[in-house]
Amino acid sequence: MVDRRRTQIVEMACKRFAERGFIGSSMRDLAADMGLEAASLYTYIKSKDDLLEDICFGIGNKLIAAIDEVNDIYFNAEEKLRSAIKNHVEIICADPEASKVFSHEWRHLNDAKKNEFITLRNHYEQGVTEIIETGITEQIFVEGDKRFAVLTILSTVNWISEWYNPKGKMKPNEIAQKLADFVLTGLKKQT
Amino acid sequence: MVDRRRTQIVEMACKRFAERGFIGSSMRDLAADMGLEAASLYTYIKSKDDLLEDICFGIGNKLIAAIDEVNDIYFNAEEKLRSAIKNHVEIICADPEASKVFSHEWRHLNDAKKNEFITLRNHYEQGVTEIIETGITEQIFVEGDKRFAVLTILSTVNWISEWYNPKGKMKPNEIAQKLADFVLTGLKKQT
DNA sequence: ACTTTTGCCTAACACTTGTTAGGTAACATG
DNA sequence: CATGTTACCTAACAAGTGTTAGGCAAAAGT
Repeated sequence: MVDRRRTQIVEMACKRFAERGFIGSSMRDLAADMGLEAASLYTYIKSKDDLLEDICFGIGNKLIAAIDEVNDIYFNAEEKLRSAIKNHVEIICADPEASKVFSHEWRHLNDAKKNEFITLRNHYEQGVTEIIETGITEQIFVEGDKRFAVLTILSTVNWISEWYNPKGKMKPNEIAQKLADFVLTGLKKQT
Repeated sequence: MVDRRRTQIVEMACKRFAERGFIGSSMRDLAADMGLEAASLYTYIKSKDDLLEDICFGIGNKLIAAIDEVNDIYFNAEEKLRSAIKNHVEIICADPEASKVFSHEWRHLNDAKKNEFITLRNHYEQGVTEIIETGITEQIFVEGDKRFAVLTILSTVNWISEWYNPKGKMKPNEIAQKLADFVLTGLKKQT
């Protein structure tokens, strides 16, 4: 039951961190949200930093697992890219608040964890890069600046947490499909 | 000469806000960067909030001026979109730190200024939407979810400040061109 | 009935926060 | 030389920060 309470606290922290940022959220405010006093939070968590780590690596590890899986199973590059986008979008949409924290608040991790986080992010970036490389080798993607393509794709998926509304009519798999179409074929009509 | 000093302070604040966030940056740290005591900053600025407003609306107003200009002068939709992207990329690359603050720290504006900011951002979004609409009317862009296209385009331009390095080899106009190509024609080879 | 555990509390510590008041040395202007 | 201005300073304020120590009532276990 301690774990259950801890989870509730992490979820509430997520909400606050997404709204007001890690530093902008005080333990007293967070406690008030939970109907507790600040000191009582420490029965369940080690420190404020702990909360941030939990959230950042929670999302991070899911993303890593997803990209590794896509690159393990063989598909052609287009299928790989579509799967990767689909997984990414679904992870973000399943918890847009945690994803916001993942995107914006990781820099407030302590030095050790920040390095770990950057390594993780590079690993993910590398996973996406491999997909692009596969596509160029298979001659189905245009040759060009790989890194630029990767950054651009990642920007579109990461930005989703800024506007996604779980109560809106656009569902995650629809978003993933549209995004994949966009990334693959662009805005221009094929004539 | 007061103005000159003020500008230096705003520029330094920009750097700190971009690195550590608005709330994560203390006036004492900022003052130390300037070789001053915290209290001395108040000779040049009204408040800490003042600094954030200056930075956010500095970038915001430039973006608005740029999109309005593009929509005023007549081009076909593709030219309009390319110009808009070029302007946006150039504004961001001219001051990536201020752009980071613009993207991430606006939520810490006070309520009045935050509303003003959101209005400004909606205005910009509307400007981009008009370009997409023009393209659909001219039958050169694929019909589809306009809002989705706009958000996706904005995500790619806004993300540039996260990775752009003024000392790197990729120059703003090159970035703008690649990005416009990407947005227009996507990753897939035309066959 | 007695003990242990749970789940929270109050109080406090040491420190940092934005900001104001008032002063002072160096310099410019008359 | 006298005056005003510039450009900074020190000191202080009231409030808020994360976190620890120690306590206490209710519930659970025996």
